[in-house]
Amino acid sequence: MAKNLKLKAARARLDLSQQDLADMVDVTRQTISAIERGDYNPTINLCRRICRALNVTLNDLFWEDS
Amino acid sequence: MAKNLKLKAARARLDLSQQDLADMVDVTRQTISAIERGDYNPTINLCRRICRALNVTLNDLFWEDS
DNA sequence: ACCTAATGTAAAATATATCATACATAATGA
DNA sequence: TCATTATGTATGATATATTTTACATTAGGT
Repeated sequence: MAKNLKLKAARARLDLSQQDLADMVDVTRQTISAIERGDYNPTINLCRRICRALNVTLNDLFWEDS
Repeated sequence: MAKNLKLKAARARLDLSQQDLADMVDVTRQTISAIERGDYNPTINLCRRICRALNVTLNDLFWEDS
């Protein structure tokens, strides 16, 4: 899986560190890092939690570029 | 996790059985069943494959009702 | 330059998603 | 009605997602 730059940008837009976001969605900072780098294939529930925390939808962060 | 009726409906719209869809996305029929029933928390990659097979987006099947 | 914060990365342990197999129940069409 | 198809469900095995811990590197601010 490729780097998820949309996730990184959405996080940056809210000026959150990976640790901040990790705390918000109840995972480790390393997990957020691994998702952004494309190293992890996260579950849908985690993806949803991330989207809610960042005020975006699944399509914004995890669907194909339009 | 609750039943995913949107997934079931999208599948029905194309007149596909769970087995048909399972074959298309390379999982077992039981996995599709479990996802529809809300018993499984699928990975984002599988969710994407399902959406592509059914010609819908992630938001259509896995995001909150709008 | 320097120090701290932020991020990357690895590896073993742990948790959880999925498979394989089997059986049960419901639905459908002739 | 009956036979077949479709779906539900369970359980142990297997595969994979995540955590934990530690260290390395990069980034940013003073």
